[in-house]
Amino acid sequence: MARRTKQEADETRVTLLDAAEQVFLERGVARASLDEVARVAGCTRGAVHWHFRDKLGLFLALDERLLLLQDAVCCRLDICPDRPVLPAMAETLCAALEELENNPRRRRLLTIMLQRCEYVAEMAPALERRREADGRMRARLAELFTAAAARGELAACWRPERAALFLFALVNGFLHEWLRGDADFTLSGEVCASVRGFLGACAAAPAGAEGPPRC
Amino acid sequence: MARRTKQEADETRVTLLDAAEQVFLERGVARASLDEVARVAGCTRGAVHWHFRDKLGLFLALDERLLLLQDAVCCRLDICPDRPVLPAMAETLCAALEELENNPRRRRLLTIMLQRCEYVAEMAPALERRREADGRMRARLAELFTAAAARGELAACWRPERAALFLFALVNGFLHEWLRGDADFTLSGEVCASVRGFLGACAAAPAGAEGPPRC
DNA sequence: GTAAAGATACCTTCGTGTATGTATATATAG
DNA sequence: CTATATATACATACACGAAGGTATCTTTAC
Repeated sequence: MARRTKQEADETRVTLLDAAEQVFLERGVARASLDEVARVAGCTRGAVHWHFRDKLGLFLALDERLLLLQDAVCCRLDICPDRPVLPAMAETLCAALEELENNPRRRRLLTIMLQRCEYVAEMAPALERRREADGRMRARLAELFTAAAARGELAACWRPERAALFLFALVNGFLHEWLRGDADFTLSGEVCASVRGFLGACAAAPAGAEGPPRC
Repeated sequence: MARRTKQEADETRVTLLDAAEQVFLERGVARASLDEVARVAGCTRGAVHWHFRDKLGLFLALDERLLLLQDAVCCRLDICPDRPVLPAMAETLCAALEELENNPRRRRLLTIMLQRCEYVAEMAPALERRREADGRMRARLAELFTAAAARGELAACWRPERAALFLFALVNGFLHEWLRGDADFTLSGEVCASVRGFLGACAAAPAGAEGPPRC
């Protein structure tokens, strides 16, 4: 009813977020009603409005769940002095893809953000956060490619920013297709193979028989 | 006013579609009201409901506009007996990308379908059509890669279906990023270069020094 | 006691569906 | 060639529910 302990209140908040995750996924963000979110969470709209300002606030709180996970991947993309950069990068990315494949919550969150949300004017704050998160990811990838280039581990025909953009678009394209639900491929299979393939292909050839831009 | 001539009625229909294109883009499909669509078109909801069953009907009619354009590209992806397949493919795709870049209507339509629409249960027919259209495109690409392989124009490490999926994901990933609006790249520039680069890279090497799966 | 944590109630706004009104184009009969 | 009938192409009006915001209770921890 009311004034549970602080801990119970936090649990209510989590329950509401879980419910929002489910309802947003099923109905889409725009069509979802706060009342249904509340009912699924086993409480009323009063609780929703207590914990979150409005629907956008609820959505942004959900978005943070995903951002934390995404930035965690970003942090794991680091440079190990004694290992070649690109293969390490491939392993980190593939590990993240496998984690996504096996973590239903993560998949649901990504589905909501990419396919259950119309990024119009009222959702501007959400769009901005997505933009920044993707910007950070691309920047991180570019840093790694730059480091690889500095070490002579990147084929000369690839400029680091280009390679980062290429890889980013490739993975995102796969993700969009995969999230649609009836994909005839898996993240741990075809997608990881493609990522490894690309990073292998744009690695500097040991012997330098460089033809026209083959990559 | 009523019972205009058949031609005038058709013009009204087109005007409504144009209005829907604008309103859906601005407000998103879910939040858009049929009344606003009608007002933008300079008529009332009566006209909307006369020409289209409901909002989904209107949306599907809009979708057809894009499908026609998309399938046109599909058709242009054909096999010319006296030219290598992959370079021809690259040119067709790049031409389509440039057309998209220079055709605002096309861009608006694609933005609506990819970023202003929540594909939930009620939108199932729309989702199905998107799926089929994308399926046709992927199948067409796969056919071309298969033909290239049969002619010995595809590097052995690439299976045709894999190559088609890779290319499809790559382009779609670029498109999603580009449609978001603040892209730091262009379709005619970086994206076309990437498409050409990939198709060049997976072409069979003239001399057969095939190492580990470098592609 | 008081403030946190929600429940309940009320109001308002908006959007849709449908029903009905209406004027005109077009077909058809004579 | 008219006159009439009918289907077409909308406009208008109404009823209805859904959803959100806000204000006001209620309970309970501290």
